[in-house]
Amino acid sequence: MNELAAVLADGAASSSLPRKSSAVYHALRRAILLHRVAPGQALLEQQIAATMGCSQGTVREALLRLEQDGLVERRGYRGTYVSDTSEAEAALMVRVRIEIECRGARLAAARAGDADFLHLGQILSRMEAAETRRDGYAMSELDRSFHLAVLRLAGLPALAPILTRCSLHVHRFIYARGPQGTTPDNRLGLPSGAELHRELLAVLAGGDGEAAAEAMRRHIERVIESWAPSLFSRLLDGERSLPDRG
Amino acid sequence: MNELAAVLADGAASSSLPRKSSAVYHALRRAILLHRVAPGQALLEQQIAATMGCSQGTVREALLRLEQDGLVERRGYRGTYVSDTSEAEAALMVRVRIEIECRGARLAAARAGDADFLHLGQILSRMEAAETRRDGYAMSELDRSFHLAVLRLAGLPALAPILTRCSLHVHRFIYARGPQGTTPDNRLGLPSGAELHRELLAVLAGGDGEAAAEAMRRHIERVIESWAPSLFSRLLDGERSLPDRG
DNA sequence: GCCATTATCGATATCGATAATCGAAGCGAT
DNA sequence: ATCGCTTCGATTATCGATATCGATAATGGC
Repeated sequence: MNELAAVLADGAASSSLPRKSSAVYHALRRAILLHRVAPGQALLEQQIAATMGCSQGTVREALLRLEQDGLVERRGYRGTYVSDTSEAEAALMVRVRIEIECRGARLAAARAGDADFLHLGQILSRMEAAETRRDGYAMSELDRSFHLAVLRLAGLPALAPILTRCSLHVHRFIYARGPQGTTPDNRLGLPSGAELHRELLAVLAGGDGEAAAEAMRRHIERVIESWAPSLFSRLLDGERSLPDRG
Repeated sequence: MNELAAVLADGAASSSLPRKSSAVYHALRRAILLHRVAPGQALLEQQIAATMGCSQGTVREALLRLEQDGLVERRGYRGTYVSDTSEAEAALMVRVRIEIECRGARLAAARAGDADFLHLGQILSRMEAAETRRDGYAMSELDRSFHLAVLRLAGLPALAPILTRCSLHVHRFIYARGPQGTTPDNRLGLPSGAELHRELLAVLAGGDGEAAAEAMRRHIERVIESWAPSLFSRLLDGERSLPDRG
């Protein structure tokens, strides 16, 4: 499909990663997150290999990583298909994010040093640059990087892939069905950019674990509330209906 | 390493799956879960390929799946290594499981039909058979299958890989450091087998969503409490220290 | 003796070709 | 017209060989 070829070439231009499979992975991930390819669409290994100028096995590795991220679904011998999103799943993933990231923020605030916070600040600098040039996709990537970096500081590496998966799903859902058709390129006016993250980083650097966890929770909720109000309201519904400890 | 070869041959005997990469995957997963290979140990693609009688690329696919499960860590060009577990991560993963599975149980109770509950019952029948023949590993596999099947009934497929990952990590942690060195083969005396699952299934089949969520929470907590008391107490600590909604 | 450079080695990453598998189209018998 | 069987096209799965990478040991100049 020529359309897919153009989309992939677009994504590949920006990523000059050493491993070819990574280049394919990032190009496909970008195309899926930006809804350049629709849920249900087939991603054929050979076709992508021809488009990206690599071998089928290399594409396969990229597709396996995308499956790990929950962005595609592989059906043996029958093809790989872009997966779908649902609000119910997105809401639950936000709850998982809060569970993981609040704990992560508490530990990170207690454990991290100046060099670590400097690194987080650098991510936010790049996010500000992306905001200036109105590059919404880069902002979303840097948002994921920032939250992942905080979790890494907490010393919980096994949770990182789960956070990645939830972040990707939630971002993709928001891009698909945010307010007035929010897309990565038109959501820049919302109060969800680098500034909110700067505030969060300040609390983290303060070193108070409880405050950090609370700030992380409010951060996530504010972003969800502004980007996807219906998702946010569903989030609150669930909060009430979970059974308390007996 | 001949030891590894023997371990893999042991695991491969029981799995006659159509895809070779699946056979390799299950053999390796079994070896890791049973701690037949220690955290930090290298898993070399070529060596495993020779052991399992397949090609390097086939082993690679299995290793990529294991990485997705969080059981191994791949370092580009330098090898694949068995990952480690920590109590902090295991505790957080239990919390994630509760978050996901309580919601899943509520939805499953509301949505599932007789045929679905029959299928769950079949899983438990196999679990009882495994308990009779004292096959602890099969029991742990069927436990994961059961919980995963409940989540599938809830219609939240995107959460399934997260649950899988958390279940595997928690199981592995428990096998490594449970009470008096609990292993899959000596924990059979604990009240954690098919009987507890039968009780849970009865509540699910009752159709009351709230009751199902509550039962699922108690089920998970009871199992953790009996298998890994220190993990359970850490779980309660965390429960208190998370900030409430402002 | 020490540092930068280079050769070597173990291992993964990639490739091109072949085999295995699935689903649908074709086809004949009833 | 329909059912069951076969064939076929499309796609993944697997293989064996080669290219590439990163760390370490060897080398040479100073």
